[in-house]
Amino acid sequence: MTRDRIVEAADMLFYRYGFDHTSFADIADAVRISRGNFYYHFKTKDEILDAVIAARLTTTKGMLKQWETESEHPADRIRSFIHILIVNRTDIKRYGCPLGTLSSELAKLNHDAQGEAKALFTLFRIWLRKQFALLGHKAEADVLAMHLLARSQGVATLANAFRSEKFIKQEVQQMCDWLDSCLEGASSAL
Amino acid sequence: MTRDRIVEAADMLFYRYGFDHTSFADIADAVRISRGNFYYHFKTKDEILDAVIAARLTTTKGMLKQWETESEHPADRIRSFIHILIVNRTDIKRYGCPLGTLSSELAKLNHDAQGEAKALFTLFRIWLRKQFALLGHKAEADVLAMHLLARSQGVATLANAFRSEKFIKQEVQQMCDWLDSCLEGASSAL
DNA sequence: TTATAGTTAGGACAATCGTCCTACATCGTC
DNA sequence: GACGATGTAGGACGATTGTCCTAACTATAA
Repeated sequence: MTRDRIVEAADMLFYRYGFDHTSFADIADAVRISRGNFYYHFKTKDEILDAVIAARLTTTKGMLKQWETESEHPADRIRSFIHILIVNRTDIKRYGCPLGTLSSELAKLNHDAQGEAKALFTLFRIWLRKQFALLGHKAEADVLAMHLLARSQGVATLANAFRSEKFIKQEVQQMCDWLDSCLEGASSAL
Repeated sequence: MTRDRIVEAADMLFYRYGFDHTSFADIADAVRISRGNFYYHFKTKDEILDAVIAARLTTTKGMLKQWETESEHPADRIRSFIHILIVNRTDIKRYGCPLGTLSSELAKLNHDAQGEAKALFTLFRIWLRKQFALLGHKAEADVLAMHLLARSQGVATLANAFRSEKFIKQEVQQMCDWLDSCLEGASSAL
């Protein structure tokens, strides 16, 4: 379906070149479709953004669910989260984190879809919170979730600025060590 | 001088609304100057960006130097760095980190000034590295510097996404605790 | 007063933007 | 073959973009 191809191409372009800087013409070229024909599928550019974020929400939910079925132990699930930095290191080095950079851009544009971008973050937040709670850190689960989320964001930002995969691996190792230290004591995590 | 007023206004607008999304007209309105008159001071928009980054480099150098004269102990200097998150929390909550968001945007635009933005990060990196070396962490000084830099970046990104000052304070506390743990043993920091 | 240099205002310019319209192609169904 | 329905192509549109030109203003020096 053409609509799906538009969303897919827009997703890639928004990530690589930013939402604001990506034009209808750019997407049209990528999908190999007439520029004017867009209007049939999406009335406005914002509608495309909504569709892209909705698609990301769906794939993210699927990914989180898969991590849960793949690993029985919550710590292994959290390690799956940490390791997306490794899996996507090439893109992250070049374009940063898809979530973080979109969220930052929408904040600067004061765009209506800020809330939807935040919902993407919230997906990870709640999922991580659940895993930390299962580890016995019920009281500090949300703090730990936000902490890990922030660290992965920071790693992506700096890896992008310095174009360094080595830094990603280095920090991923530290995050895994930190996670292990969380496993030892129930409340001595911080 | 008009040139300085342009740079000052552009700096603010680039931070709040992004470089790409800020137009000549926007800057002209802010400085209350004719749009066409820009050409006398800056030939291109990129020249303005260069001037803005150069100005940031200067002010950053001054700030780092001041932190060194203010505090004798390297740990206190590093605490000064950590606390910019608190000092600028209102802006960070709304617009993110001036450094990180600019760097991310320029990466997506594949802009020539990426290297200059990176130089801003490097300024902090080298300064932090020096302070950690003074604390006796000579071997891991750079790793520690990058780690702290990344954490502050992550905090800014999430504080912006969730519009939360509480999260900033919470993470700043953790970073200070982490710093204290660095002070105990020489090489047991990680 | 005249001359010169520095600074400014206003608008022209081609290109590009998001949006929107209309004519044409393709299709299964009668 | 005629028929709507669905999807497509191409371009018009007004606005805005970065860039650039030129006439006019200001102020100091001769």
